[in-house]
Amino acid sequence: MAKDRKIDMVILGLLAHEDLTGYDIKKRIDGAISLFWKGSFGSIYPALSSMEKEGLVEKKADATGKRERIFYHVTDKGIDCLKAWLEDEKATNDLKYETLLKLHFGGSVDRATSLKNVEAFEKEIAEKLSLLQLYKKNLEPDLDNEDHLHYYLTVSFGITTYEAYLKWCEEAKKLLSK
Amino acid sequence: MAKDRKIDMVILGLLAHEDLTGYDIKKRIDGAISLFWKGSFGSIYPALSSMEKEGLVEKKADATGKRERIFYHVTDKGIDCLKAWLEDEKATNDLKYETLLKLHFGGSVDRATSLKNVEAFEKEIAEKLSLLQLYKKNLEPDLDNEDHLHYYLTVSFGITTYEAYLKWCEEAKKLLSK
DNA sequence: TTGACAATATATCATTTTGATATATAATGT
DNA sequence: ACATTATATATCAAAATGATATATTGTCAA
Repeated sequence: MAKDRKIDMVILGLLAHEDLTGYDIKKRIDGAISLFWKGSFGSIYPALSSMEKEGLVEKKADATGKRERIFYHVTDKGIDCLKAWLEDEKATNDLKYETLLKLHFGGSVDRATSLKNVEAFEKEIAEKLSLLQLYKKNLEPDLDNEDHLHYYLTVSFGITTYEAYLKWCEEAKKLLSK
Repeated sequence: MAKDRKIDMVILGLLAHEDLTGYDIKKRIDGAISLFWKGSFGSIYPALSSMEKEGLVEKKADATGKRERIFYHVTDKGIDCLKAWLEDEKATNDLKYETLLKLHFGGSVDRATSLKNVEAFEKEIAEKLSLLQLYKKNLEPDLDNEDHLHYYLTVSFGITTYEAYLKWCEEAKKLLSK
């Protein structure tokens, strides 16, 4: 199997805008990106090391000297790699929705249990949705900026789908309450 | 880290209805379940072995004798395990949408590239949606059956969200074409 | 002021999952 | 008769998760 480490693309995409430490990268992923991707320290740090060996990123000395902080900078080769990936239209889109899995097999337990599972999901989504609406409001005034336009599109994806989730929750609750 | 193998629950959920071979299980997962979960042979076969050792499933002799076929049957302990999982309302819902990742970082390339990525996504979703509508039609007449009702709910989830995806695709294409 | 707690920061590890490949038999179509 | 597809189990390297270890720095209240 050829190299197929998606976390590399996330890292390159982030480094394309600014030099970052592994810790910074994790924070970025846990922010707006968490809507459609995720990554852990256990994948980020090894990826940075291996990408450095491949010449896609380079270490930068820490100026402040306060504590250990390893900044990474993307190289020209790294940018080429990122662009090649962006221009390849094939993409794997996977969701792992444990809530739906529980619902699919819910015929074995009473409806109250399934109802509880739907309600927990609903609550989680409703909370995330209000956060997304805040993001959207911040991005909306500056859609002429090419980056902002693209961030806006992903936020708008989140809002559209989360609203659909909530609509479905209503239907599911109605059917399960009968 | 305690045992945290989600594939076990998929297998138990399927075996709760009928005895199946590993190969059968894979086919079931690739069917309706693929909408919200997936699993490979590389996880299914080892999980079956380990669950047999734990006493959650047991091997059944193959009656036909035609070729190697190992059927698995769920034990009472396995059913208890499945129910305990169903009754635990916490669930991790993760999506990994490479399309969205590409869009998020799309500010680095020209809009035609992002447009192409959206269109590829749209095509994929449109195809899956028509399949889901077929499933729905088959389930609709028999919602009094507890299992069918639950299958219907997951199919309906797929349809509602896929329709939202397509709506978003329209918006995205419009914004990127400006 | 000191003591507790949260945030910052890198790194590693066992476990799980993926996606590919190996191997072989049976069924189907041409 | 031949090729291809479907059935079936199994294994492997690579990738990802989630937890933990370790240590420093910042904050805030008793």
